[in-house]
Amino acid sequence: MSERADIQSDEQHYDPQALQAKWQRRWEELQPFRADDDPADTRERRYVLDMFPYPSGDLHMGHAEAFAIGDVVARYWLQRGHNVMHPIGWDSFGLPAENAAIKRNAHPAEWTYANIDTQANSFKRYGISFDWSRRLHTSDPEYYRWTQWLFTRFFERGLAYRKGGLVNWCPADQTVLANEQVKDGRCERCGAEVVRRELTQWYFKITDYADRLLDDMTQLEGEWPERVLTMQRNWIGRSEGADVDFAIEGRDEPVTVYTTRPDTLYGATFFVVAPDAPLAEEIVSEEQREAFEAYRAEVAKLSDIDRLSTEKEKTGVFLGRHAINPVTGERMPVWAADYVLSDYGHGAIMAVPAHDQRDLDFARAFDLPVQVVVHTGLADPGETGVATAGEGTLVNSGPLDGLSKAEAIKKIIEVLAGRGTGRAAVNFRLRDWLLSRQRFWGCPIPIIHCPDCGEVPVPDDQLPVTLPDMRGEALAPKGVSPLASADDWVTVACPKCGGSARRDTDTMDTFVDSSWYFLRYVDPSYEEGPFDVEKLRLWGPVDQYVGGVEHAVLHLLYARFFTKVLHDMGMVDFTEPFRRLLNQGQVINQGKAMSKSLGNGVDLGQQIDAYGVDAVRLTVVFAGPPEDDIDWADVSPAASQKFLARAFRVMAEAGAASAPGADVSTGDLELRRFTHRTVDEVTKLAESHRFNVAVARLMELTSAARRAIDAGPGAADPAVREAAEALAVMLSLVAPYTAEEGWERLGRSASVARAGWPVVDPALLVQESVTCVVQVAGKVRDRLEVSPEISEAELEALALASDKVRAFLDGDPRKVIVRAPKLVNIVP
RNA sequence: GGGGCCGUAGCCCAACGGUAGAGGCGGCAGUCUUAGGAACUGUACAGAGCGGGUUCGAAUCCCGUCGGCCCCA
Repeated sequence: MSERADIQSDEQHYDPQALQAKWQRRWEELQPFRADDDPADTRERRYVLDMFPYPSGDLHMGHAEAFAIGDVVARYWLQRGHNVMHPIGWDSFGLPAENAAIKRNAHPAEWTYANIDTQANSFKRYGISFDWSRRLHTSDPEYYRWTQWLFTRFFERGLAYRKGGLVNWCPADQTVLANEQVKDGRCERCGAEVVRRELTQWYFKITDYADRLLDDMTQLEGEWPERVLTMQRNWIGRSEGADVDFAIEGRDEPVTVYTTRPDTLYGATFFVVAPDAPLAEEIVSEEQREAFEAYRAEVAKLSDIDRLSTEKEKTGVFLGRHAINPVTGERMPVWAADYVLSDYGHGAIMAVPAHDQRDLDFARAFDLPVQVVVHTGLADPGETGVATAGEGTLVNSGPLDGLSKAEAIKKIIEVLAGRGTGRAAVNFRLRDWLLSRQRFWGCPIPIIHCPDCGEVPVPDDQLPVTLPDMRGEALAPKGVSPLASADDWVTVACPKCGGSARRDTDTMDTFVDSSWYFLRYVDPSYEEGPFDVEKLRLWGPVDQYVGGVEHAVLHLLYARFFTKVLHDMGMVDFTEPFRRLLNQGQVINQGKAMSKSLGNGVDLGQQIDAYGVDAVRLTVVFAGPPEDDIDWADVSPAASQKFLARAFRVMAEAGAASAPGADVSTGDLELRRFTHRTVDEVTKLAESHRFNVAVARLMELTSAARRAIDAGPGAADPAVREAAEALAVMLSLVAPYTAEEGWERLGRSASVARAGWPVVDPALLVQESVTCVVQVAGKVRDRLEVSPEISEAELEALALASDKVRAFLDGDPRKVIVRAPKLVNIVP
């Protein structure tokens, strides 16, 4: 025992580390967080889910925040009497394991599963209320068997297909990337600048679901952060316009372009093709071929960032051909220019320099004509160099003259449709999801390439296609999948014809694994399918999802897509996987993201060693609103620990002075009022996720109980017990160890996690009197203690009778605003 | 370039259009202590980034502006 013994009794000494050891053991015995699958359990079911972690070493401060917040929700619902499922698993395929394996000459699984063990132990220490019986790992064959099964179902439905084309290639990771994994032209994972490569790859046809992904967001309105919905809308990028067919001189088939501004067709003065589009290659004239090839080679070196930069000077080359404007009949020169991307629309655009800035910049650079067709009242773009993209009246446009933009769009589509050279069209920014990866540590694509039968899915009874045993140098990136060199594994009999065939050697994007994991938690050992459809009916969809905003257009979009496909397959009842979403902020330090190079990292394990789990959890919850970033330099885990010690002493002293079951109605009324008011407020705050404010209320309750013990009715008063018990239950959401020990000291049986939320007595919320503010011209001049039931007339009379108020009035007031019972404002 | 969010004490953060401060950190003072901690008690510090407007009344609503962050281009 420390020297403190003489000041603080042993009984009341707060020793977080000892509590942690004790209660971890007890929770193992009690299993308070098992979710009940029994349909006869009539409690309301709630499914709380944290985005599962990638096992990259031990848990860090970011996990500490995310999981502490998710745990508040899960524990709150449990206290409210719900049947809560709060599972945990690991997103355990992925590149870092492979890189570690190469470095250590080991198998990626060794590193992966060692890290999972470390994280699992840390989670247990961290006291998160997981139902450990539902644990899963996406790299287990029992799991990825079903990822493969889903892939083959997608394949059968035409939702997984292979195509050639230009793809994003990360030169550092030596693999292709999906569009979603390219941020500002860089690899979202490693930051390397992405280049374009021509490759044949597997895709999921997420574009088939573009409309539904957009429309179903109405279900999420108000339940998901608005900015995530906005990001998804932007990403999907639905626009309405028209497809217009342009004849190209010397080409049989017309070329279709998509435009959002068909009304400006009369102002289209030239035609631009993406230099890397097959069309450019096809139509370039012999005289211009050499110049074109040189230009295309130049452009190939550029990243999309460079290509789209508005700073960059416009470049391009004339293709020696002309397109015919379908309405004016004029010949429009066809150019290749890098500001047009091959994957936008059809890889070609009609250029309307007067009303599109990029077209205008290009026209001015190459001295192409500018034809104004919308009169906006602004100066001529040909003179100013500023395109006029806004509303206006159509001019120089034949039948469109005099119409507004909206009218003209409608009219021109009718005209084009009548002639069969155009039609209304919807365009999406969203591209199909490229899922092949040229890496080892992922889910093998269950396809066999047969020279006779083509792409043959591996039959269900042969799943899973397990990874061959490869390690160390064999995994080093070579630009093709390491699996390609595992000859024995690759060579296989075709399931259809029995002839010699080869396995697909790519693995799936790990975002495929995580697109359905939340469904498997209902029964991770289920062997009849990817998930138990009946159990999912009980639990799905996820009621509260918690995770970082960085997945706004990645995981969240993919998981929504998978859910819709599974809905169409009749396997899930719902169309949206996550009812509510909470994005927690980042934990930073000294204004910057923690990083090794800055040397500003904060180690979670060290924080826990120094202050205890509860203090760390309390700190992250109390630091601010859940979605705000926490700067560790601004917060004080030491102060959290002090508060917990105070709260603990209140519970211990109340427990020592009284036994459970006393008649609370005889307790100190003032404290009882305070307790019930606090419970009422904390309830509302928990419901609305204002956990930081809820913690502040618990601090107040602790102080109130302390005052009652020291300078009020004393520790034995039933009101003190009532306050201490309410404190233990509410505190258990954030500081489970302290709450559990306090609850035990109060003579109650474990676990406090299932004690039940305190019941508010409405009679105790009614106040005897309230302070009424009396303002004169909006300035506070007096305060009156009045009954909450006071009438407006009474209150007005009282206010006007006040001497302090009269001093600011001469004569009768012009107006008196009464908001009984809290405020009177007198306008002199 | 377009759109969104946010600017409240030294700091982190609260506050149905109604008393600017709930809570915490850090100050300061005191009780206790040989002292330092710890514990406890008390206390100071902002008129809301800036400028307009609406209103009896604006941190809160509207417009503009500055600064920070994010998304799309």
